[in-house]
Amino acid sequence: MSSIPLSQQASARPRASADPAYLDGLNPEQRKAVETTEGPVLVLAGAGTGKTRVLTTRLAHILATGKAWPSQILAVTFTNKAAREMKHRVGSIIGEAVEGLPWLGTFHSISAQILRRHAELVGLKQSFTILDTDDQLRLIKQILEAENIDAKRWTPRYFASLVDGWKNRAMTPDRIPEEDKWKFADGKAGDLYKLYQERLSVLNACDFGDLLLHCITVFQENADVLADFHRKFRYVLVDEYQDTNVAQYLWLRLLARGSNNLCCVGDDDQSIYGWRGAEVDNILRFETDFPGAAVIRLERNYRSTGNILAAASGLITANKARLGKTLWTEDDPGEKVQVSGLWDGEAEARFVADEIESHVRKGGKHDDIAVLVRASWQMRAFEDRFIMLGLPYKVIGGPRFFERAEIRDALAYLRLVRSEADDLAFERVINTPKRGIGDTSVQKIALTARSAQVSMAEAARLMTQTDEIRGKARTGLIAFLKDLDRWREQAEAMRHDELAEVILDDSGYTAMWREDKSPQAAGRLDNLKELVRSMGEFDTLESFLEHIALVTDADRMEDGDEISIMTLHAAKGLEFPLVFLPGWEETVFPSQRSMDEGGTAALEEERRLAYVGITRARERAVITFTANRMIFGRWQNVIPSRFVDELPPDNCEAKSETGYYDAGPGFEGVSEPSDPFRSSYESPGWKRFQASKAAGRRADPGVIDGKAQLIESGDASSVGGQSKWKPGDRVFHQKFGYGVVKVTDGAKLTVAFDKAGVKKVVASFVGEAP
DNA sequence: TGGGGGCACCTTTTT
DNA sequence: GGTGCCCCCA
Repeated sequence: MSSIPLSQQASARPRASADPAYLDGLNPEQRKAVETTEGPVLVLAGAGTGKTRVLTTRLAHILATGKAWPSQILAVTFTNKAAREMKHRVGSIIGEAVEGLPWLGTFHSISAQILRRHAELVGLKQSFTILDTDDQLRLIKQILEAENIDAKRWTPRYFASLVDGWKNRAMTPDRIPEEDKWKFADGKAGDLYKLYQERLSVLNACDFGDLLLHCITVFQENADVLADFHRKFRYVLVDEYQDTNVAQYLWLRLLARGSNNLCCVGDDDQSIYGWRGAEVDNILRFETDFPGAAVIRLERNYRSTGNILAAASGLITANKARLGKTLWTEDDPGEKVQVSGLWDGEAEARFVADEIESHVRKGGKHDDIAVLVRASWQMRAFEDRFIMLGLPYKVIGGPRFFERAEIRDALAYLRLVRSEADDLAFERVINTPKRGIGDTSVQKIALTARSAQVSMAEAARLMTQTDEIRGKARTGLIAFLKDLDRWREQAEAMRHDELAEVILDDSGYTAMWREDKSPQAAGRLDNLKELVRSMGEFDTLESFLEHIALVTDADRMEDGDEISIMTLHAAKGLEFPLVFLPGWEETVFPSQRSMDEGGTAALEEERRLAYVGITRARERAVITFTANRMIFGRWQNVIPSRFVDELPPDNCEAKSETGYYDAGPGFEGVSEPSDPFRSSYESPGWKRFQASKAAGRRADPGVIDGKAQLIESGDASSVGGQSKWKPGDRVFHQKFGYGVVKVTDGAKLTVAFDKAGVKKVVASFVGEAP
């Protein structure tokens, strides 16, 4: 870091006007947001109003005017990518001197930093591990098993979501509301939560929510520690304030109380994390929470064309709960937002790919383009199509690199070598690859460990001295423990990426995948190589593990001329010249599931998501919907999203030239796919389209030959003691195809399915009378 | 102990 | 279409 004070660096630059260069080109509101540095400030920044610019300039301004050193600024973003971006942009304004903005990061990464220093205050060791969702679920499963709770009726997943909810609201086990205790296992929720926290403590681990919650505890119970941070942080900045939850709010309030120089930037119309406990209320309440707060509104949009902005604004007015603002732009109206109806998902992907090809033909680039979906399962169709046409793309989000089984296995080995007490890691790799140590043996080890109050590895060591475990399991166990010892010795002398390679080879893990003949095996081996490579970028194993615990795939976004496929959530904060918004159908978007859970509030959040989607576009937005959608392997008729109807007609153009749907004005008529030379007419969707057209039907769910009845797995075979089916009945099953009922035997039903021309009994259905 | 067949349930969205 | 669980057999 340069030793020249930043103020001098900035003022040393020759300037024509009295203002520093970084203030050039800011509009009056933006400038006010930059220069109002003292006291609480709320910046209500609509989409595309230069929010990031304001934030970075403000940071630069504070540094350049010598109000604070980089280490005295706490700046919180929602993603690591946003943090990096901000660091980079501040750097380019100010010179290189900002490498050391040590307190710029996400809520979670900053919390982890704080907690590493003060872990002992919440009963953890400095070396605590951060559990990911998978570890967390396995831990919960173990607890439920130990407590004899039926994991079928009360799923670990649901319990995890409850815990998450409590932690989002900053509730420790002793503070949860009485009624919440009855949300799980007949009133045992509170006790289980307590048990869970105790287990975490024993494992010297914490989950994601704990990072924040423990910090809050540290601040609340240790006035001296908090006072230290107050002295340290002269300025506090928060991005995406609309998405903060109660815990984050408390965390912020505790830290900002020192200087009172708190600046929050957000947009209530872009609050899309309600399901994660975000409270739009935080932003609506800001002036009450921080008396004397300056409120600055940024309403001039610099990003999108007039039509795009108008379409998004028109849509969002359907929401009741909002502060309300009027975004405006001086840009020309540009193209209207295009709305297209397609036959099915395949046609939709074909259509989008065709549009992309024509964009590129006209000189556009692939990385101008984003495909923004509601849920990750929708990505697949686009990937398939892009691969087929050789279009370069990247998926952001989706199954994450560090959550893949092979990566997690490899990491478990490393964790175990680093700390033998890591029971979760021990259980994960004890029999991967197979060492003949089955469930029974693992259970025995776990039992011994529990009663002797030692780690499982320790217990296993003890048990090799006795004859509790015999035969193959014993040999395997002894060899494994010996390996562990050796690796631990080697770890002293070796770089951690070398160590990883050694472990993966010695343990037989690499060999396991090399011998695996399944098509995914090669990819897994590649992933392991990539893991070892990326480990090399870190100085220590610790820093690497910390990194992967806190970083998501969205943060690993690389540059390159590629189309981006991502969820709407992941697209927050990004912009693209051309944006595709597929899947605008009821039940898909707005998501049925979210509406079932959250009612009107959820619907409004879905609408904000639509708003975020449209406003990502600079020049052109294309919305599509289909008539038939494959959901959970089953064809469904779907209708256009209500959001399609809510779009202001003047700014949109309905183009239903491809595919077919009859959904009112603008969408009537049947037509054929646009580009017969590129399209696969043998696709199921196309066949159904043809069949349906011939039959004069409007939309065909894939109904069968007129005689067969639809049968489902688990279909009730007897109703009121009387079988619903009789031998000889013709049936159709979505997975197995056509079939004939052979035997109805009480609760069991045997069907012979005729698949690929071969008669074969492939299933019997068991059902209960209603 | 481990593999294979047969099935149920499934999925939002992420730090 | 994919996964994870249960049950049965070698």
